[in-house]
Amino acid sequence: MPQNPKKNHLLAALAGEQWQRWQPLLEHVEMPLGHVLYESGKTLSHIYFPTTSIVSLLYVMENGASAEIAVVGNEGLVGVSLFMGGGSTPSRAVVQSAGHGFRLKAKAMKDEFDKGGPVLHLLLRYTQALITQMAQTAVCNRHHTLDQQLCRWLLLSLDRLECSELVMTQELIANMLGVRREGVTEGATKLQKAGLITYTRGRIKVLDRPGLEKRACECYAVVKKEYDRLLPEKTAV
Amino acid sequence: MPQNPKKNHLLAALAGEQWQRWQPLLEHVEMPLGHVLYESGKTLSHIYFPTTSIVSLLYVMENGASAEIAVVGNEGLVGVSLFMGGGSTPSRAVVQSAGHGFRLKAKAMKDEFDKGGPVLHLLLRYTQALITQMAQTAVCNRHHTLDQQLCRWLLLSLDRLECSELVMTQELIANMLGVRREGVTEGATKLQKAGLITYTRGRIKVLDRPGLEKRACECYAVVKKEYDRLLPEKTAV
DNA sequence: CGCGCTATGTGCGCTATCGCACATACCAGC
DNA sequence: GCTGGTATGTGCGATAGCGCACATAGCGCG
Repeated sequence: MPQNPKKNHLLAALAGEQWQRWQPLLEHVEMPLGHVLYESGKTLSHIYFPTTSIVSLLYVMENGASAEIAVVGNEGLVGVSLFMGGGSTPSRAVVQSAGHGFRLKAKAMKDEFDKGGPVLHLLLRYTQALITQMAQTAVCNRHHTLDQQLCRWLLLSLDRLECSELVMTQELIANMLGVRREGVTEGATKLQKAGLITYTRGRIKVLDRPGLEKRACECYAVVKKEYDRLLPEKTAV
Repeated sequence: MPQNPKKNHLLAALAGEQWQRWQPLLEHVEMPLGHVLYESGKTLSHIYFPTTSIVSLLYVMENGASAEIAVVGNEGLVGVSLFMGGGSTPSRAVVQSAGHGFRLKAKAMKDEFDKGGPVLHLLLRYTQALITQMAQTAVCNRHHTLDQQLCRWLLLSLDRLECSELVMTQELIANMLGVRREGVTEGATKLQKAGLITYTRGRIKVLDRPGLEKRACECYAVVKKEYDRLLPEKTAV
């Protein structure tokens, strides 16, 4: 196996028979930039566990404009609607930062979920964390400035990667935040001038994380705290 | 019993033994305007099923500004974090339109949920619908005008009541939408001039529903469709 | 009937962001 | 090392919504 599934925190939390059952069913997948894991309204065939990639859940409006609803990385999974019962959502899942992950067939996942044991509770707790992120995104979109949101977004993405460098054009970030590309340029320029980040053509390197946290709105902290509370990283199920 | 629990669609969907078990445990509650069902971060003691009231889930920021994350009425329940596993959320649940409802002790609900039968699936499907509403709120906050959001909000509220009149000041609406009260005044004035609504001191009567739908952004329709899909109103579990 | 409170209406300057246009700069490939 | 394409920087008028100040109007209560 070219990658270790245990790099995904949810998979890492599995133990004993659950892990025994799942491990052989996990399929390693490459997740290239821009790859659409699932399309709005389409029934999902797999559930995805990113390890080194980041996936954005985003809604694309009728006029083509878009907005990110939540971001998923090695802390979570893509496809909660599979076990929540709907089988689809009105949003799209797009790979925002290329990398790897694992996937599991819908049926295998459902079977395990319906056994109702610790896996069910783990997945539901993750879903609640995701709900918090969505709720906070709504609040943030309403009340906070582009600069604050940019900081929040960088931090959220950073938390879901292993390194401090994001491969990501400003254009892409603008799509996620649902703002103009120029707005991101301005915000990023400020951050660069303040010595918090450096970037060159699609590569953003974070130099001063605490500085970013200081500039971000409260939304980042609220979400982080809730993820930490609901998904204790080291606790096996 | 002063009110019929079956006015709540989720309770109405219960049948057979589930209903037999729950019915005696349901406690009728009055839900006066402004009543806080649960506070941000506090562990919930009950799960609430509104019948004739509307409850807003809202996030209150450090500076006191607020924004609605989702709205719950007779189609749903308040307190999903109880069965999702967290037991609390960073948001507050406030009665936005006075009325009645029923509640159930946390333990009773959990016991039933952990049995893993149809109740579990019903509650999870409802939660997915709620997720859709939150996601769409995020999108709407990002991209749509105050006027469009006002229409969406009126329609969502209307769907969760039995009548076409909302008892609700513009100030309150502004709090929910996270905008200025004056902005709501302007929007409402336009709608009144267009003959879609009439209102007087805290009472809004909808005259032309299709007209409102036309002015609302796509968000309303997306959410409505998803609720209809996930929660078929007439199907008993 | 009149008083006071709360709800609603309106005006005005301010700011963030938009939409558009275009300038510059970096990188890849010939 | 030149060139084309993508990524980034910058300017400018337009506008939606904000914050504030204050005017008006409906309703309850003595």
